[in-house]
Amino acid sequence: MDFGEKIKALREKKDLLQRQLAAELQIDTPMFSKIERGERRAKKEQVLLLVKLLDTTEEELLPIWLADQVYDLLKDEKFGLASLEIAERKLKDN
Amino acid sequence: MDFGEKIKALREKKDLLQRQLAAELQIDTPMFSKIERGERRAKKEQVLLLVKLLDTTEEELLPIWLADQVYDLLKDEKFGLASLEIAERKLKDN
DNA sequence: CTTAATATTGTCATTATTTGACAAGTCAAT
DNA sequence: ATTGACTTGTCAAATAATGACAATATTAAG
Repeated sequence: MDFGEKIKALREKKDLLQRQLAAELQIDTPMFSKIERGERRAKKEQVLLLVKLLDTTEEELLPIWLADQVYDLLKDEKFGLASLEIAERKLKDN
Repeated sequence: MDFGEKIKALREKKDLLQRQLAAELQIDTPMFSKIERGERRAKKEQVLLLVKLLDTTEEELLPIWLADQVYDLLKDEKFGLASLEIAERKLKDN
Protein backbone atom coordinates (compact mmCIF):
# COMPACT_ATOMS: atom_id res chain seq x y z
CA MET A 1 0.00 0.00 0.00
CA ASP A 2 1.42 3.33 -1.03
CA PHE A 3 0.97 6.69 0.59
CA GLY A 4 -2.03 7.71 -1.50
CA GLU A 5 -3.91 4.52 -0.81
CA LYS A 6 -3.11 4.87 2.86
CA ILE A 7 -4.51 8.34 3.30
CA LYS A 8 -7.53 7.46 1.21
CA ALA A 9 -8.27 4.52 3.48
CA LEU A 10 -7.83 6.63 6.59
CA ARG A 11 -9.94 9.44 5.12
CA GLU A 12 -12.80 7.11 4.29
CA LYS A 13 -12.62 5.45 7.66
CA LYS A 14 -13.26 8.88 9.18
CA ASP A 15 -15.95 9.73 6.62
CA LEU A 16 -14.14 12.80 5.43
CA LEU A 17 -14.33 14.35 1.98
CA GLN A 18 -11.34 15.27 -0.12
CA ARG A 19 -12.47 18.85 -0.04
CA GLN A 20 -12.43 18.93 3.75
CA LEU A 21 -8.87 17.71 4.02
CA ALA A 22 -7.83 19.86 1.09
CA ALA A 23 -9.16 22.92 2.87
CA GLU A 24 -7.13 22.06 5.97
CA LEU A 25 -4.01 21.66 3.87
CA GLN A 26 -4.83 24.89 2.06
CA ILE A 27 -4.78 23.33 -1.37
CA ASP A 28 -7.68 22.72 -3.72
CA THR A 29 -9.54 19.46 -4.16
CA PRO A 30 -7.96 18.50 -7.49
CA MET A 31 -4.57 18.79 -5.87
CA PHE A 32 -5.61 16.56 -3.01
CA SER A 33 -7.07 14.08 -5.44
CA LYS A 34 -3.75 13.91 -7.23
CA ILE A 35 -1.90 13.30 -4.01
CA GLU A 36 -4.26 10.46 -3.16
CA ARG A 37 -3.69 8.85 -6.50
CA GLY A 38 0.07 9.34 -6.36
CA GLU A 39 0.10 11.70 -9.29
CA ARG A 40 1.55 14.41 -7.07
CA ARG A 41 3.61 14.12 -3.95
CA ALA A 42 2.61 15.63 -0.63
CA LYS A 43 5.11 17.89 1.03
CA LYS A 44 6.44 16.83 4.41
CA GLU A 45 4.62 19.67 6.08
CA GLN A 46 1.38 18.34 4.56
CA VAL A 47 2.12 14.81 5.71
CA LEU A 48 2.56 16.03 9.26
CA LEU A 49 -0.73 17.85 9.07
CA LEU A 50 -2.41 14.72 7.76
CA VAL A 51 -1.10 12.78 10.72
CA LYS A 52 -3.21 14.99 12.95
CA LEU A 53 -6.21 15.32 10.68
CA LEU A 54 -6.45 11.58 10.19
CA ASP A 55 -5.76 10.67 13.81
CA THR A 56 -2.75 8.59 13.04
CA THR A 57 0.96 8.75 13.86
CA GLU A 58 4.09 9.88 12.11
CA GLU A 59 5.29 6.33 12.29
CA GLU A 60 2.28 5.29 10.29
CA LEU A 61 2.62 7.86 7.51
CA LEU A 62 6.20 9.05 7.19
CA PRO A 63 7.89 5.74 6.34
CA ILE A 64 5.40 4.96 3.62
CA TRP A 65 5.70 8.50 2.25
CA LEU A 66 9.49 8.25 2.18
CA ALA A 67 9.35 4.78 0.69
CA ASP A 68 7.33 6.14 -2.22
CA GLN A 69 10.12 8.56 -2.96
CA VAL A 70 12.80 5.93 -2.75
CA TYR A 71 10.75 3.67 -4.95
CA ASP A 72 10.27 6.42 -7.55
CA LEU A 73 13.98 6.96 -7.62
CA LEU A 74 14.82 3.29 -8.17
CA LYS A 75 11.86 1.69 -9.89
CA ASP A 76 13.36 1.78 -13.39
CA GLU A 77 16.92 1.20 -12.31
CA LYS A 78 18.73 -1.98 -13.09
CA PHE A 79 20.79 -1.61 -9.95
CA GLY A 80 18.01 -0.41 -7.71
CA LEU A 81 18.25 -3.19 -5.18
CA ALA A 82 22.02 -3.09 -5.12
CA SER A 83 21.93 0.61 -4.36
CA LEU A 84 19.51 0.03 -1.51
CA GLU A 85 22.00 -2.25 0.15
CA ILE A 86 24.68 0.41 -0.08
CA ALA A 87 22.40 3.13 1.19
CA GLU A 88 21.31 0.95 4.07
CA ARG A 89 24.89 0.42 5.19
CA LYS A 90 25.60 4.14 5.08
CA LEU A 91 22.46 4.90 7.05
CA LYS A 92 23.34 2.36 9.71
CA ASP A 93 26.85 3.78 10.06
CA ASN A 94 26.00 7.25 11.20
CA MET B 1 32.98 5.21 -0.30
CA ASP B 2 30.62 7.57 -2.02
CA PHE B 3 30.38 8.42 -5.69
CA GLY B 4 32.74 11.38 -5.54
CA GLU B 5 35.44 9.46 -3.76
CA LYS B 6 35.04 6.63 -6.21
CA ILE B 7 35.54 8.66 -9.36
CA LYS B 8 38.39 10.52 -7.76
CA ALA B 9 40.13 7.24 -7.00
CA LEU B 10 39.57 5.96 -10.53
CA ARG B 11 40.68 9.25 -12.02
CA GLU B 12 43.92 9.25 -10.07
CA LYS B 13 44.58 5.63 -10.90
CA LYS B 14 44.50 6.64 -14.54
CA ASP B 15 46.56 9.79 -13.93
CA LEU B 16 43.91 12.04 -15.34
CA LEU B 17 43.30 15.65 -14.41
CA GLN B 18 39.93 17.06 -13.42
CA ARG B 19 40.12 19.39 -16.39
CA GLN B 20 40.51 16.49 -18.82
CA LEU B 21 37.43 14.69 -17.59
CA ALA B 22 35.52 17.95 -17.27
CA ALA B 23 36.23 18.69 -20.92
CA GLU B 24 34.88 15.27 -21.95
CA LEU B 25 31.73 15.86 -19.91
CA GLN B 26 31.47 19.36 -21.37
CA ILE B 27 31.42 21.08 -18.02
CA ASP B 28 34.05 23.27 -16.45
CA THR B 29 36.64 22.19 -13.92
CA PRO B 30 34.96 23.80 -10.91
CA MET B 31 31.83 21.86 -11.71
CA PHE B 32 33.76 18.62 -11.90
CA SER B 33 35.51 19.43 -8.66
CA LYS B 34 32.15 19.87 -6.98
CA ILE B 35 30.91 16.55 -8.28
CA GLU B 36 34.00 14.84 -6.91
CA ARG B 37 33.45 16.37 -3.50
CA GLY B 38 29.77 15.55 -3.50
CA GLU B 39 28.76 19.20 -3.49
CA ARG B 40 26.92 18.68 -6.77
CA ARG B 41 25.42 15.56 -8.24
CA ALA B 42 26.41 14.14 -11.61
CA LYS B 43 23.62 13.54 -14.07
CA LYS B 44 23.03 9.98 -15.18
CA GLU B 45 24.25 10.79 -18.65
CA GLN B 46 27.49 12.01 -17.10
CA VAL B 47 27.83 8.90 -14.98
CA LEU B 48 27.52 6.74 -18.08
CA LEU B 49 30.19 8.79 -19.81
CA LEU B 50 32.45 8.41 -16.79
CA VAL B 51 32.04 4.65 -16.98
CA LYS B 52 33.76 4.76 -20.35
CA LEU B 53 36.28 7.47 -19.57
CA LEU B 54 37.42 5.74 -16.41
CA ASP B 55 37.45 2.24 -17.88
CA THR B 56 34.98 0.87 -15.43
CA THR B 57 31.50 -0.63 -15.55
CA GLU B 58 27.98 0.58 -14.94
CA GLU B 59 27.77 -1.92 -12.15
CA GLU B 60 30.68 -0.23 -10.49
CA LEU B 61 29.35 3.32 -10.69
CA LEU B 62 25.57 3.35 -10.95
CA PRO B 63 24.72 1.65 -7.66
CA ILE B 64 26.97 3.94 -5.68
CA TRP B 65 25.60 6.98 -7.50
CA LEU B 66 22.03 5.92 -6.78
CA ALA B 67 22.87 5.09 -3.20
CA ASP B 68 24.10 8.64 -2.69
CA GLN B 69 20.71 9.91 -3.73
CA VAL B 70 18.84 7.52 -1.49
CA TYR B 71 21.12 8.45 1.36
CA ASP B 72 20.55 12.17 0.80
CA LEU B 73 16.84 11.56 0.90
CA LEU B 74 16.90 9.65 4.17
CA LYS B 75 19.93 10.80 6.11
CA ASP B 76 18.04 13.16 8.41
CA GLU B 77 14.90 11.09 8.64
CA LYS B 78 13.89 9.36 11.81
CA PHE B 79 12.21 6.63 9.79
CA GLY B 80 14.86 6.31 7.13
CA LEU B 81 15.66 2.68 7.74
CA ALA B 82 12.02 1.72 8.07
CA SER B 83 11.25 3.32 4.73
CA LEU B 84 14.10 1.40 3.11
CA GLU B 85 12.50 -1.85 4.15
CA ILE B 86 9.22 -0.82 2.58
CA ALA B 87 10.86 0.37 -0.61
CA GLU B 88 12.82 -2.85 -0.86
CA ARG B 89 9.67 -4.92 -0.71
CA LYS B 90 8.02 -2.86 -3.41
CA LEU B 91 11.09 -3.13 -5.62
CA LYS B 92 11.22 -6.87 -5.22
CA ASP B 93 7.56 -7.23 -6.10
CA ASN B 94 7.62 -5.90 -9.61
C1' DC C 1 -33.73 10.35 -15.97
C1' DT C 2 -32.06 14.53 -13.89
C1' DT C 3 -29.88 16.85 -10.54
C1' DA C 4 -26.39 17.61 -7.16
C1' DA C 5 -22.29 16.34 -4.92
C1' DT C 6 -17.82 14.28 -5.24
C1' DA C 7 -13.81 13.26 -7.52
C1' DT C 8 -10.70 13.43 -11.68
C1' DT C 9 -8.27 15.31 -15.80
C1' DG C 10 -5.83 18.71 -18.42
C1' DT C 11 -3.53 23.00 -18.80
C1' DC C 12 -1.14 26.86 -17.38
C1' DA C 13 1.39 30.11 -14.23
C1' DT C 14 4.33 30.44 -10.34
C1' DT C 15 7.81 28.97 -7.45
C1' DA C 16 11.68 26.19 -5.97
C1' DT C 17 15.53 23.48 -7.07
C1' DT C 18 19.30 22.12 -9.95
C1' DT C 19 22.76 22.89 -13.15
C1' DG C 20 26.32 25.42 -15.05
C1' DA C 21 29.58 29.39 -16.05
C1' DC C 22 32.52 32.71 -14.42
C1' DA C 23 35.69 35.23 -11.34
C1' DA C 24 38.48 34.84 -7.66
C1' DG C 25 40.78 32.25 -4.42
C1' DT C 26 43.96 28.51 -2.12
C1' DC C 27 47.65 25.23 -2.15
C1' DA C 28 51.79 22.85 -3.64
C1' DA C 29 55.84 22.47 -6.29
C1' DT C 30 59.12 24.58 -8.31
C1' DA D 1 57.34 34.75 -7.48
C1' DT D 2 55.22 31.78 -11.07
C1' DT D 3 52.83 28.02 -12.70
C1' DG D 4 49.45 24.27 -12.56
C1' DA D 5 45.78 21.88 -10.18
C1' DC D 6 42.04 22.34 -7.64
C1' DT D 7 38.41 24.87 -4.71
C1' DT D 8 35.06 28.49 -3.28
C1' DG D 9 31.48 31.85 -3.95
C1' DT D 10 28.07 33.99 -6.67
C1' DC D 11 24.91 34.53 -10.24
C1' DA D 12 22.06 33.26 -14.42
C1' DA D 13 19.78 29.73 -17.05
C1' DA D 14 17.44 25.49 -17.28
C1' DT D 15 14.50 22.14 -15.22
C1' DA D 16 11.26 20.23 -12.09
C1' DA D 17 7.66 20.66 -8.56
C1' DT D 18 3.66 22.91 -6.86
C1' DG D 19 -0.68 24.90 -7.13
C1' DA D 20 -4.93 27.20 -9.21
C1' DC D 21 -8.40 27.04 -12.47
C1' DA D 22 -11.66 25.25 -15.92
C1' DA D 23 -13.69 21.38 -17.63
C1' DT D 24 -15.00 16.66 -17.39
C1' DA D 25 -16.36 12.38 -15.42
C1' DT D 26 -18.47 9.48 -11.81
C1' DT D 27 -21.58 8.48 -8.19
C1' DA D 28 -25.71 8.91 -5.36
C1' DA D 29 -30.47 10.69 -4.58
C1' DG D 30 -34.73 12.01 -5.59
